[in-house]
Amino acid sequence: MADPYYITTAIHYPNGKPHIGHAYETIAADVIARFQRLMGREVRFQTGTDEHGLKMAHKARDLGRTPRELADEMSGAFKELFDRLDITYDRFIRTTDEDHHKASRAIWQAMEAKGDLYLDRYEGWYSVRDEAYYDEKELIEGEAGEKLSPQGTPVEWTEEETWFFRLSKYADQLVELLNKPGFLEPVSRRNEMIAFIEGGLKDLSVSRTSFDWGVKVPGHDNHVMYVWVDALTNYITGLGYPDGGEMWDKFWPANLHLIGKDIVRFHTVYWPAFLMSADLPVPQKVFGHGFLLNRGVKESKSAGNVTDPNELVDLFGVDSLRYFLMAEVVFGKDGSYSAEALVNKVNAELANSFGNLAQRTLSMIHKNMDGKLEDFSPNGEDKSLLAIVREACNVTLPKEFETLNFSVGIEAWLKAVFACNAYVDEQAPWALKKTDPERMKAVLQTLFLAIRDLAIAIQPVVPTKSSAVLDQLGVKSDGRSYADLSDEGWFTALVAAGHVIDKPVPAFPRLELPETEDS
RNA sequence: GGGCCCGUAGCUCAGUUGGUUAGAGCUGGCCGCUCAUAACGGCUAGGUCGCGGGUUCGAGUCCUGCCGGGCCUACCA
Repeated sequence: MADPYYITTAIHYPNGKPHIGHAYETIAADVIARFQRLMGREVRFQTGTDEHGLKMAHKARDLGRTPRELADEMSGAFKELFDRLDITYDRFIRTTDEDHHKASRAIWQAMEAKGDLYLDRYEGWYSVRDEAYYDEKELIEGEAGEKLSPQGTPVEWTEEETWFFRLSKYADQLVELLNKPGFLEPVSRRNEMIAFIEGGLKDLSVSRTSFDWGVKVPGHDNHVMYVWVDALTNYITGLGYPDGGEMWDKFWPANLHLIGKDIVRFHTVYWPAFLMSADLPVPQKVFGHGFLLNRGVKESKSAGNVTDPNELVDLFGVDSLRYFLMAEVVFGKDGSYSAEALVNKVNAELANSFGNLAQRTLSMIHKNMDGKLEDFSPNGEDKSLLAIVREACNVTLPKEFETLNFSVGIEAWLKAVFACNAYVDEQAPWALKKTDPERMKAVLQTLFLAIRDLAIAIQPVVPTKSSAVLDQLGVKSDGRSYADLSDEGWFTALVAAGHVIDKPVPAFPRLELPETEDS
């Protein structure tokens, strides 16, 4: 199968339960994965959890458990959530997986063989939370006079032997890479990264001796790798690195690393540098999406406004959540969400506009045509509507999804839905029923064709609901790709098969805002 | 401290390289329809385009200062 497509999400740090941001990123990746499959590409989609590091070790210690126990439980919570969200990952990777340790050691050895790793000694202030070292001068004073990092996180004095990576050696190549159109999006991030590099790169400390929860450095068992070295490596672990093989040949370099805007630097500076050092190709694109705000405010434990994605799924269903996040938020920018906004948007666009369009149409076909379809000749108005729908479904939406402009693509789709509803009103098939039954049939079946296109187009976003619609229409499960939109023969085949439309069931019932919703 | 972004109708936002009456969706109001999930369609709501200057025949769209919000980065006190 031609045209492979490899997409990854960041692997999530499971020192707590998954929050809305994890759901958002992974849903977006899944929409892309499903979209590319419908476009006929062979997709490999990987997500997972990043389980090493001092933060995990500390968290486990605080809970009186082993890091592994904590990792197992939390990673499980992530996997469970992603399964509920209908995420079609091909691999859920865990950095504690045996093959991942092997891959991490291999890339380490490749960098070492290149002469890019050297052992040195480090003394200074270290912030566990930031996983970073700070200069004495950078520190600020806390309320109680304690020393804090510039970010306000606690720091502790550390003296250790550590491995360094010759990051500065790759500065020129990295700038060149960052200037490559399409490598880093949104482009607004590009200047920041270039400025960071041109401000002078320091060699990167890439190992720790102060704890042992991580991947051991080859030949130096007292060192574990800096979490980012092993975390980033997950992207190639999942393809069989270092052994190579069919999957490796087919899918590396990745088409897209989808990540949050906060970790753009790790993915567009450190990661490419590691790969260059190991003589491996760099990823084709890194996209840093925005954050979701809860009514415009950042969620945090201290603010007590953390949303459990599972709760949203319980209340509103998976597809509603998926639709809202992809349609409401301009991809790449921060977005705001609330239960009210979700209910309003989903009810207006999915239930009232699209769902009801399908319901009223199928209901009329069921009642007035005994559910039977027949060949017909569309007139000018019918053709005009179908052209609008086809344009939105087969041209605009795919074009926008290809460039990750989901909200724009969905908007075009919605415009086509509006056109269908306006068409129903103009044609008034309920009146034609008495005056011109043949014409009524043509109108209803024109709508039938339109709904099929619309349902096919929106599948990546609302996979379960759209397939429910397509099932009711009688569209074969192997006739639902974007290529099938251009198939002119499917309706005739459906008629010939004698398909009968049953009494329809609303695919997108209206949502209700729970009473418990406060403020 | 340096660099960058944002602030457009009640809400969420579009606004190409500056050019006739500044747009969309939601909400509100009015009218129509009754097939449908009390859903649909049409009309409408008249906003100093954050504030003050400037360039220009003409600026939301360029320059500058200020206010407010955000981001990246930095060893000066």
